[in-house]
Amino acid sequence: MRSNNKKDQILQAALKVVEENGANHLTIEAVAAFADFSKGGVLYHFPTKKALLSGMVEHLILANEKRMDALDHNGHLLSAFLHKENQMSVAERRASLALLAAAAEDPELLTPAKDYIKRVVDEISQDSQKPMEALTLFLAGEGIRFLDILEINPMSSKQTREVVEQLSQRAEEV
Amino acid sequence: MRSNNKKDQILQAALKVVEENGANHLTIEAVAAFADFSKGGVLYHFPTKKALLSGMVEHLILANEKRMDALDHNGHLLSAFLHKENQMSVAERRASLALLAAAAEDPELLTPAKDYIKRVVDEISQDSQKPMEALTLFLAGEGIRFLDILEINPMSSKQTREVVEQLSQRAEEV
DNA sequence: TTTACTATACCATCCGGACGGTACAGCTAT
DNA sequence: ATAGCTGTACCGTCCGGATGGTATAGTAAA
Repeated sequence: MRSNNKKDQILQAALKVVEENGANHLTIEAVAAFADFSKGGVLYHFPTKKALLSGMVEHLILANEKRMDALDHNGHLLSAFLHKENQMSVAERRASLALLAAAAEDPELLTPAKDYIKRVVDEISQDSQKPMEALTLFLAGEGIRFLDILEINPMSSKQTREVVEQLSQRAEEV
Repeated sequence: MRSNNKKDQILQAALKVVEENGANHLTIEAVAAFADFSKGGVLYHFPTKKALLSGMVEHLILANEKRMDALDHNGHLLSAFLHKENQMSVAERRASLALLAAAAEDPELLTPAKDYIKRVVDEISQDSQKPMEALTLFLAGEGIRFLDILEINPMSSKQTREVVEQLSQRAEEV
């Protein structure tokens, strides 16, 4: 659909704004400027700021699911989950900034993300013979993701990739 | 110092505002209301909003260091780090919201936090015979912390405590 | 006298959102 | 065929309220 195309364009712009200005300074005007839209145009697609943030969160979840499905590790979820982290470009990983932006505006906007994570964690646990070990690896992956979001990851990107790779390998054995 | 007392009172109030209204809606006026100060009074101690946020981040770091020192696990840092997580009250754990608030306003405000984390990670790595294992446990702990900050932790608080306890025990063997 | 405030007033800016208008594509009844 | 209507996808402008920050006068304690 064409409309999806335009919406994506707006969501991309919103991410860029958050990236460059901080979640606090995500404004509809700034998004419009980045997306080459007028303010009214953005509001046509997302009638409120919260709707925009919801869209960002949903987009993030969908992108995650899609990527997971694409490299289904013969039904081994955790392995896929961790592997995906290393397959993503820097830009794609930055998409998680949507979580920060949404949380800053209204924590309730993260409800879909919470549900998604709960689903993933449940599946990972049931999928494994060593649920605790699997959970630990999952949490470590999330730790890296959040450190990256906040730009306080003390590891170099090379080092980070190596750690994730290790986690991913260990995931195949649980 | 008396001034530290008052400053703490303001910082506490700031945290509460973030907790109740979301990081985006942290305003000097709201902080003043919570702290039972006038707006001018808050601005007397923290001349700008950024100064306030810097104060929050610094306060978080200092509280962390203090707590770590208090339960020095015979020089075993990682163990202390994870153990501390379970010793903190819910209110104390919420202090990490300062990270969210600061990141939302301006990611650069997190520079001291980044330095602190880097220091911790370095020490943990050098402290251990299995640096990768230690790093994994550390990252898992951070994963939980961030999931809690964003209120998207799918585990119950009891379950969370159990997981952290396990991490903590494993930490003693690395 | 200095420190640590309170209270009030004010300003400039930003921002969300409403609104009126425009352009255009696709019906559809005559 | 064409006039008239409708829905979609915007643009540009405007308004009211929130907010960060300044200024100033006054107070109370140490």
